[in-house]
Amino acid sequence: MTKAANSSQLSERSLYLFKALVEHFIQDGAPVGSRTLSKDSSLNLSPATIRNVMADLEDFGLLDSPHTSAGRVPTAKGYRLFVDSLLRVKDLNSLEVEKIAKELGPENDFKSLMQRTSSMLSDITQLAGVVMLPKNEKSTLQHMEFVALSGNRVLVIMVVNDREVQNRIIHTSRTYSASELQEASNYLNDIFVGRDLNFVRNNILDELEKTKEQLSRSMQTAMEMAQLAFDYEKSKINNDELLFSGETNLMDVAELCEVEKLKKLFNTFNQQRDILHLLEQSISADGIQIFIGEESGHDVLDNCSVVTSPYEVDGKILGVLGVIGPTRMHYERVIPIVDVTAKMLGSALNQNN
Amino acid sequence: MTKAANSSQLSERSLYLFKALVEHFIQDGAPVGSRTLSKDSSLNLSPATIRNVMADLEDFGLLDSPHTSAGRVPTAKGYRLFVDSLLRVKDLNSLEVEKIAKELGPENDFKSLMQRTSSMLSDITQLAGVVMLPKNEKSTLQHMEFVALSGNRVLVIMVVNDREVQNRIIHTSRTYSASELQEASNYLNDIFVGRDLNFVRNNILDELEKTKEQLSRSMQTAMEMAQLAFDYEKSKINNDELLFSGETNLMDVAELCEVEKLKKLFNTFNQQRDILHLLEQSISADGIQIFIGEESGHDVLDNCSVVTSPYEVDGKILGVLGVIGPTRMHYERVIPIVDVTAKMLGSALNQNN
DNA sequence: ATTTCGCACTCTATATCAGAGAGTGCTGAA
DNA sequence: TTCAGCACTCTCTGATATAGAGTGCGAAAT
Repeated sequence: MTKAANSSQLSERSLYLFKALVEHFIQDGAPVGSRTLSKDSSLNLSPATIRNVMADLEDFGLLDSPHTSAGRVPTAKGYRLFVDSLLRVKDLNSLEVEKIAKELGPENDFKSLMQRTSSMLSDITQLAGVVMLPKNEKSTLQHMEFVALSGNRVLVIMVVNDREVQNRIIHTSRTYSASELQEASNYLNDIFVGRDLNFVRNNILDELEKTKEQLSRSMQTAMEMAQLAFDYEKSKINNDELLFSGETNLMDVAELCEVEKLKKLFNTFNQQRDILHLLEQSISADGIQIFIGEESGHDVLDNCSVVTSPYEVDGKILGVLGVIGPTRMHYERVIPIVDVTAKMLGSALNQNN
Repeated sequence: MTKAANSSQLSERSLYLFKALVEHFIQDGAPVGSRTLSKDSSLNLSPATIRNVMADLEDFGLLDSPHTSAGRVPTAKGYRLFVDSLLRVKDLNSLEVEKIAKELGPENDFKSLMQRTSSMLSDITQLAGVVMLPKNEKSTLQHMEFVALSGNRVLVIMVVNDREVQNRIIHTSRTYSASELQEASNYLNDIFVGRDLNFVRNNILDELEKTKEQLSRSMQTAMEMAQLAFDYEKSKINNDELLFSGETNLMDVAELCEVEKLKKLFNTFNQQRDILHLLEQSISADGIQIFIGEESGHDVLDNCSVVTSPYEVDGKILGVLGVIGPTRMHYERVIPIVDVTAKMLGSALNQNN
């Protein structure tokens, strides 16, 4: 009944006790009782007093008790308060920073680097790691190349965004010689290099019309190729935008240790959709973002928290990475890990430029 | 006490009952008792008689009883007999064949095709699917191409085996112009196209020596590129030779429904090593191969069976695919599915040639 | 006014026990 | 050779009791 408590503002002491309780619960996973808290809270209060405080905290919706005689457990709202206001983030020790740096070291293959980042996240946190690959809305064509394969097949190779290689095989109506293909790619490179892929896609037909009369052999070939290649492109849905790893780490988490729950969770990972949706919310926010339990809006994540951070190159956000674990996770450790990883991934990507 | 039973040869009737028991167990998952078997075995025998037979079968190591009053369960040896001699494989209905065909339809991206095959296997069997990617011991270089990226980076693209595209980024000591790179790739293509990658790797230095004096600018560039590219190649371990899917299907299997077991199993999948080892045993055998429970030699697979088949193009085995599930699986259905899938994958790959 | 003590109360977890049910093995008769 | 009968074993289920942990509240203490 302090003034503070009345006015939706909790007293210093209540907050201190709340913090101690959350930390205790994160450590042990068992509901925390007044006795326990009385012992190691350093302010010397009797269990009875602490019970009063806890009752208040429960009224505020910060705590919950699984049943009458089971001590208290933080609610999602409680975790939110804890994370936003009470938590003091630990600095990573140099050993850990070093480990992260090492894992994000020189790696020439873009996707491998992303995969390693995800693995590293799960490894170091002992939770599940996830990395969202960059969305390439604006894919700039840098180079096109045609290689004749056996049969009437042609391999189309496209270098995009100064980094990425896309390749596909198209089936053509007749056989093309290497020199024809060479000419064709030269022609296409001349007009389309530096343009956005969408632009290319949309303008192939126009270009075809425009050059119809004065159509040299090579141009004709080029257009045929390009059309086939981009038709194919359209049908290809990029359904692999998330890289998960360490899912099995979650099997050690007591809260999730029912096969049914785990199955649902893993299926959610596989489908990608929901998690993708979640991570996309983080792409606009700057810096660490934390989704706690039910906040995420996805039932499967009820007992989970997701800690994310966008990673960027040259101030431009490319994607998001993060960690998925139980609400009861060591935020003070996980947060800086995700933070540092995002930054280091950014600079690793930058170095490759 | 038939003659047959004495001489390690079981009587017709015993085998019939054994088969019925296994089928019953596969259906229900519960140990099968004499009473149950007496009812639906169509040869009209009393439970007592059946108990005698079952005792014999147990002596032969084909059956086991979890405890005194729990009916019988097939042992690994029992399953082996069942699968090898007793099982009558069902033909797939046309609907299923159609579904498989559809999933393995035209797909230009090699890896996507493999991934889809794996997904399809798990989908149709409701077990875990796995596809081993072809080992490319003999990778024939078909085309090389260098593309200048920003900075001192060069993108190396190699087309191998008339199908596969490898690409990597190398960091060079200076900037190269597009025409230099063009010349270099022309030169390298001239001497190395059609050769095995290992041959190329091993002969680059020789070639470098040989041409040292009369070294034109383009040759020099070419050699530098090639060396860098292949140095990188060496360091790159292909650690992604298996494509799993439908792992979560195994979470419904009663026998594996302990989190600890599942975790071990999933970790085994992730590490790939053990499963790879298993599948490699199947690469030399022709046709369907079945590993039952402990036979596999890997503890984690104790309650699992693995049904595999190599897939081939032009009579040449490229890799192996299969299904992982509980020993108690519907072999009569799974076997033809794996079989047909392997064959259809083979012809799908063939069509792409 | 706040803190604390004492105490009755609630709920869970664990162990124990009994009885039902399923299935076996064995014996002796058909 | 088959089978009915029977005693026996083992698991599963539900009921019951008990210990333990923790609460809430009223009254006493500070």
